[in-house]
Amino acid sequence: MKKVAIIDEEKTCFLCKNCLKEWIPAILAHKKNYKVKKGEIIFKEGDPVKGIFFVNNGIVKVHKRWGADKELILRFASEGMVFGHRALGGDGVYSISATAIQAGIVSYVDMEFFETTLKVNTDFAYKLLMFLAYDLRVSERKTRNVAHMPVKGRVAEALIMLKDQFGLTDDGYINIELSRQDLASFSGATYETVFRVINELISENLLVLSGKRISIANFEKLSKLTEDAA
Amino acid sequence: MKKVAIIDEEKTCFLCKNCLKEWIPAILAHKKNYKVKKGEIIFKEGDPVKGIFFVNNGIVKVHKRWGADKELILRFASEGMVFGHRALGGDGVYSISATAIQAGIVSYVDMEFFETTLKVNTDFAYKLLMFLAYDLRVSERKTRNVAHMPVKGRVAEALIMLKDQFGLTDDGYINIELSRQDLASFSGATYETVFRVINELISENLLVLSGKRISIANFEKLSKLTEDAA
DNA sequence: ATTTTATACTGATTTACATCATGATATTTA
DNA sequence: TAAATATCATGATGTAAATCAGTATAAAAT
Repeated sequence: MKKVAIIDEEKTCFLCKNCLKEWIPAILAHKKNYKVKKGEIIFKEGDPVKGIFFVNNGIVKVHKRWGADKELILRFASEGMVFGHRALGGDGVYSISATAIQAGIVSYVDMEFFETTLKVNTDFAYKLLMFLAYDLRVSERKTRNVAHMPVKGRVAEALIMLKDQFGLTDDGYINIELSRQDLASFSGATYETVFRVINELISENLLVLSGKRISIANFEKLSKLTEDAA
Repeated sequence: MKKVAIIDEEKTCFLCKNCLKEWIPAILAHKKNYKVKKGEIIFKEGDPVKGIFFVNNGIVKVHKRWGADKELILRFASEGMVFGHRALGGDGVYSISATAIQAGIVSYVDMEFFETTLKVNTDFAYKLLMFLAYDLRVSERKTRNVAHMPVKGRVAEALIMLKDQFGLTDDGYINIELSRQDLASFSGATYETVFRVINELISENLLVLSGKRISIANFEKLSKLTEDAA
């Protein structure tokens, strides 16, 4: 990670936008910005906690591994989003890994400063609390899905989530460049199974492909796959 | 749920213990206490949010279902713990269900009062923030486990978590009366599979049974099952 | 006390999904 | 621009865990 300067920092910075304006100089004094390239690891699970990170631009995957070669992507952090905040009040090591999947710029402030920020900016703390409660709802839904929902439904849900977070290109494709392996890891399944499921969804006219890009052709039906029967 | 009065309320109440003492009269004025019996449903996923709940005594399971008959237990709330807090900043319906598995007394305050409490008691909000971050780490670990860890490891981890939360009886058994079905739902597997796995663990001398009660005979080896090879 | 209902137990069978194997395209690096 | 390395594609095979199908036992309700 290479240190860089950002222009117009107050406008793009997650902390600046959500804290008291009197606190901004303190933020700018503590914040460090880094350029990350595609595939670059920002931190790994087990690493000592440096601080809390923010995405200025680019996309970061938050993931957790099992064994040598099994990983699960928990979420994607994109422009304006925070990551690494699960380390709050923890045991001093990251419980998850963070890896850039699109080159960009990330910032971080050390844990101590972040904790002070929370104590000084009670409104920000309140907002973060709401955000964590939301994160928890998403996480618990995912746990339930991986436990009981078939892969087809999980892939459908993954695609809908990606569409919601990254939107569509002009020609209607989900606006993220994601490897099939990452889509599989995000769905909690293997590459091969996800590959087959996508083919099924295409032959059922729920999806359309254009190279790696995916377009949702029938949102209604795709969405129905994420609902249970009961 | 039958409304009841609790004696010595300030001593046992989660809110009273964590808020400004000046705020305690407000809490007592808003808090409602209910007696729940074993098996009683406190709220179901999809129900409109009433408020945030606390366990005075007894045990409450927090769970989420899929289809007609598949459920996953996310956590157990016991004495002094909060539940229903995932509803914070949500869409007004519970994302999870809460059911008493041991009779006891639960309290609740309505959402509006809870939100005011958070704004007035910034220390409490900070503590809750740390708690939510912890919840998130646990939840994401569970997601990873269900996705990649074999059932044997998940059962081992479930038993260790139960031991940590509920402790041991005098004769060394995990101090919770839990149906096999609930243990299975907590492990994210079926009754039959968990049953077989437990038998395996017994024949490997990692567990000892006494009726429904379970004792961990070899913590080291059991713990090893929850670690990955890499 | 006796019917009803829930929980526990266990073998046989099925299946969804992972794993393995192998070739074809891309994409990156030298 | 060639060599090396990812990513993509697809069939064949294996297996962990779910489902199914019963009996047994315990707890609740009448």
